[in-house]
Amino acid sequence: MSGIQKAKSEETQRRVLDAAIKAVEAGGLEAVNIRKIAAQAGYSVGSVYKHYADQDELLIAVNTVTLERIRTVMREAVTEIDDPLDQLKMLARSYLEYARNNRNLWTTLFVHRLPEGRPAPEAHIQGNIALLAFIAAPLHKLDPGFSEEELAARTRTCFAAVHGLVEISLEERFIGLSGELMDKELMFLVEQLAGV
Amino acid sequence: MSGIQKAKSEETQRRVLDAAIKAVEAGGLEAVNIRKIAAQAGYSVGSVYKHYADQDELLIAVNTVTLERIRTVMREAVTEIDDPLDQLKMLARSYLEYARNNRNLWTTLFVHRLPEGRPAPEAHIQGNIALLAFIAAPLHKLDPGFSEEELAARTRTCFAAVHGLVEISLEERFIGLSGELMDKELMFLVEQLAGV
DNA sequence: TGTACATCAGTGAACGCGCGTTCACTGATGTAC
DNA sequence: TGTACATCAGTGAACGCGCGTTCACTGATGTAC
Repeated sequence: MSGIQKAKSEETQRRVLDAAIKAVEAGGLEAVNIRKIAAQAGYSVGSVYKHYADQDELLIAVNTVTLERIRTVMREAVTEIDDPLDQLKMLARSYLEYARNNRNLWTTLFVHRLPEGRPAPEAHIQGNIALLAFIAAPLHKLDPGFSEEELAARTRTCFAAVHGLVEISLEERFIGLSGELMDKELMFLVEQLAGV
Repeated sequence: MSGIQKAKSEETQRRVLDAAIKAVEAGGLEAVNIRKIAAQAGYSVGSVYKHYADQDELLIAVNTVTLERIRTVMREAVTEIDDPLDQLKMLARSYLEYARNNRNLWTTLFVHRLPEGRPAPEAHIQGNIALLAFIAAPLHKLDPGFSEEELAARTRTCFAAVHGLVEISLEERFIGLSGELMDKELMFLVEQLAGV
């Protein structure tokens, strides 16, 4: 039976990842510190490197989890909604809500850069595509006349515009918008993007 | 005459700042290295600290220059244009163009974070307000019925949405939009934001 | 079932390095008389 | 105009520290016979 070693190994990997996620949640990318993460997980430094080649690989794992969570949140946002405009509104709201509730995880998703020449992991590329697909579907319903290229471009535009609003709304320097006014602006943006 | 010392000092400060700008232009925030900047400017490390308290202060100076340049570009974009929608379009275009031509400087403006507790410099706050004012003016013309609060919120929304589109368009992971299609999307966004 | 060896998970001290920052020092400029 | 002292710009070796990463080692688990 080779089960015991495998199980131990998997548990360690999971606990290290959990500790890394907690570290990012607590202090963002800059709070990531292999020694602290190892201690938090209950292992020594060397063990981290038995499961992750280096710090970047560990952060990629963290960001992959974040992307999955956002995907889940957005998927749930559109189930049981038929109207495409309502779908877009709920997608935007759920995105803002996730960012607000998970500020550091969300920020790290965009702040963490791989060194030049190192390709983005497949999981991230797929994750991004999946998010865009949620937006593309209602957009296509609203305007079935779009060519594939136009729809892809418009989808990116919608994501980028909402993303920008969410991003700025989380910056201290732009604070001053109450939650209510923020929602009003977000809904205005989505309606305009939907071409209503 | 105390002029010689003063002139020398000012020249040194200017040359150090120029070197820092060049470093950021070349490699972004991560390329900033006091030793290299001092060498590039033609001085020793110690001299840098005679004019800037620390690295953050130097980066603040770099970002202040960047903000001034963006302000200039946007100011020139709207002169000799009367139509408010055209003004908004040109503002968005000039912002995109600046970001594209000065990618690292532009990125550093948003990536550089001061340590907690250190307040943002007055020049940056004023710079941000100035940029928003360029947007607020045509928006107000388009809809004079806005309350002050609504106008401020809408101005931020417009900036944030365009900023988001510009940001995403500069990311490698989202490359694939030709310049022409990008301009089409940007103009669509501005028109919708303007409520046309 | 038992023995001998191989393989694996985990350890943690030590390495190495980059890099921001300091500080005692030098020579030039400014000032007081 | 000259002298003595103060102040300033600039120097660069050295400090200090954080922190990612390595590696020889230990004990547990797995395998072959």
